[in-house]
Amino acid sequence: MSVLRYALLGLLSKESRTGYEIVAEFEHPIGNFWMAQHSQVYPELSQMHQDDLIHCVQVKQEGKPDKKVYSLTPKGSDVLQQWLHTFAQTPRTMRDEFMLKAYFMGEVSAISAREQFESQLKDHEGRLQTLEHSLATFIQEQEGRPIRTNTAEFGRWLVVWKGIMTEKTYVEWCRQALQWLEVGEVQPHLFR
Amino acid sequence: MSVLRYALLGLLSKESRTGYEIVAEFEHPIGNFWMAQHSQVYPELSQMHQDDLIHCVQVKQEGKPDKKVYSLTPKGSDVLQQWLHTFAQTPRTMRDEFMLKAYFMGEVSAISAREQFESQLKDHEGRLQTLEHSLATFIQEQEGRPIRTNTAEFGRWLVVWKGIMTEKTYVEWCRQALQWLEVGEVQPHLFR
DNA sequence: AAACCCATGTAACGCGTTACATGATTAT
DNA sequence: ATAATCATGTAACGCGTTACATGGGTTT
Repeated sequence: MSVLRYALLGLLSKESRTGYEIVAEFEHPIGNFWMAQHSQVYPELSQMHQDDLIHCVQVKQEGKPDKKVYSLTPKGSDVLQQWLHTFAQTPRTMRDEFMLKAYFMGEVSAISAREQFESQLKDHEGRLQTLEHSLATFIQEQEGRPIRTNTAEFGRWLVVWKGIMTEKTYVEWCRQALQWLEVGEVQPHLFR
Repeated sequence: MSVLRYALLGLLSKESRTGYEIVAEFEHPIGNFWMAQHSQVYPELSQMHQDDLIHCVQVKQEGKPDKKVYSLTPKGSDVLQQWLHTFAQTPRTMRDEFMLKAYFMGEVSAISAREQFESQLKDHEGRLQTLEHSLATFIQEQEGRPIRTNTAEFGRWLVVWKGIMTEKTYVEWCRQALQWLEVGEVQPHLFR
C-alpha cells in the first residue's frame, strides 16, 4: 500500500469528500508534508473503490459538474487504523536540493554563496510568516478553548507547530551560514 | 538535468572517483539530504560520459575488479557552476510520512499516539547522536584550525550542522507532543 | 562455510510530475 | 473578454527502489 492511500484514507476518515476537495486539502497545512496532484488522486481513488476501501456516491449537481463523494468502508477504516498503529522507521534521506548545493559551497565565490543563502533565507522567512499567520488564525478560531489531543484539531496543531519549528531552524541556519561567510571561516570548537 | 547529475558533478569536482566510491559517499554525511543506489548511479554516469560532462579512465587492478575512474570535463564543470549559481525555490512539500500520521493522530487512542511519538523520538535521538559523533570527529580532525568558507570542509560543516539542528528540532517536537498527550490537551494561546 | 568487500551492470515496477482534454458557471 | 472555480479524467515520461546477475578476494 502506498503512502498516498493512507493519506486519502486519513482525509476521508474525518469526513466524506470528493477527489477535488482532497486535492484542495493538500494546500494548507498538511501540504507541507504530503501532497498529490489530481492526476494521481483520481485514479488512486477509483482503485481504492475497486479494492473496497472506500464507498462512492455519484451526486448530480446543477450549474456545476457532477461529483463523486467518497467515504470509508469498514475495510478502509481497518487499513487506516493498522497503518496508524505501525511503527515506521524514518528514512535515512530527506531530499533537499539546497543542502546538496550547500555541500558544494566551497566551489563558489563567497559572494555567490552569500546570494544563495540570502535567497534561501527569504524563501524560508516567507514560509515561516505564512505558517505563523495560519497558526494565529487557528488560535483565534479556538477562542481560548484548549485543543483536545483526541480531536482532528490536534493533528492540525501538531503539523503547523512542527512546520513553524522547522522553518525557524532553517532560517536560523541560513543566518548562521551568512555570518560564517562574512567572517570567512568557522571556529568549530565554539560549536560543541 | 536531474538533481542527481549535479550531485555527481559536485562530488567529482572535489576529486576523481568511481561510481562505487560515489555510492559509498552517499553514506555520511551528505546522504542525510541526497542519495542514490548504485543501480541509478552507474547508468547516470555512463550517460553523463556520453554527454561529455565527465571523462572516464578504465583502470585495471589485480585481485580486484577493474574500475572506471570518472572526472569532470570543462563542460561538466560549467554545468555544475551554472547550477551552483542558480536560485532554486524551495519545493512547497517536504514529504514526511510520520507528519502525515501525526495529522491523523486524533483518530487513535492516546496510548497509541504516545507509542508512536516515543518510537519516533528514539529514532531521531539516535540520529542526533550519530550526527553529533560525526561532528566531534570532524572537529578533532581540524585540530583547532578554523574551517575556511572556500574549502570543501565548509560544505561538510554546513550539512552536518544543519542535520544536527534539524534532528534537535524533531526531538524537541516529539517531546512536546508527548507532553501534550499526557495532559490531554494543548493551551494554544501559550504558544504565540 | 558464511559473510563481507570490491566493482559493475540490467530489468521491472511504482510513484510523482507535467501535459493534454473537456465544459459549464461565476467573478473581474 | 479573460480568468478563475468546479469537477473529472487520461497519457507520457522520468526519477527512484528493489531485485536479478556475476565473480574473485578477504575476513569471521
